[in-house]
Amino acid sequence: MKSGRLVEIYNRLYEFYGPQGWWPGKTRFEVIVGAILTQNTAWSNVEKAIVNLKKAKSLSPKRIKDIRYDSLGRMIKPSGYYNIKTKRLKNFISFLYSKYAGSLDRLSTQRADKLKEELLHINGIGPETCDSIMLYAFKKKVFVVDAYTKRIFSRHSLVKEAADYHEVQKFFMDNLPKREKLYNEYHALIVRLGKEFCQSKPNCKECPLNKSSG
DNA sequence: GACCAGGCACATC
DNA sequence: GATGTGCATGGT
Repeated sequence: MKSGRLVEIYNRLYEFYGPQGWWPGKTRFEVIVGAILTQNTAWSNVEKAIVNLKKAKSLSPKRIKDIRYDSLGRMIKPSGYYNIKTKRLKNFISFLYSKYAGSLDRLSTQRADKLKEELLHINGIGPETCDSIMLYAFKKKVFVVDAYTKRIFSRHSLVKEAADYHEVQKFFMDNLPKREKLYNEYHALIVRLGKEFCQSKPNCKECPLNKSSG
């Protein structure tokens, strides 16, 4: 399906909301931690966990490596699922130390396809978390698909409701210019739109995608 | 009190 | 290969 619609929708969202300045995290490591903690979780809860980690000066690979499971669990508790997320953070760190001596700089020199393969082999990192890390921590050209993307674009009949992650991703990447900055902004705009119009109080009349242009 | 959030792994059929 | 379920907190 060829679709200039995707560019059109992007332009409309960008005009409506402006740049989103993603990812909401300063360092590369903070992006990675946030990507894991935000799995099926509201970002406001993730922020509390990140604040706890920062207060304890624990937002670094070495500190996460050395910290005890129970104490890491206490710090990230506000982000929910804290037992499995503790394991997932530790899993990423074990990978980073066993293959890259704990260095994100070394990891960042990997080619995109190799990076993707390795991230997906880490227990607790699935397609979305992997692609979020690739795009927002390592600036690789991959389009991130999430629940909002599927919901919004299937509602507008651009993707099938039952389409899986890779189908949706392929649709976007086949029909958009392959630019990291565009992928970055588009996903952020979709999340912004989803939060405001597809959550507790959907108001489709006010949605920028439904307003007539002009 | 019910329902949901920027998923993922695992069990079961 | 498809479908169901556990994981947990905090906001509406």
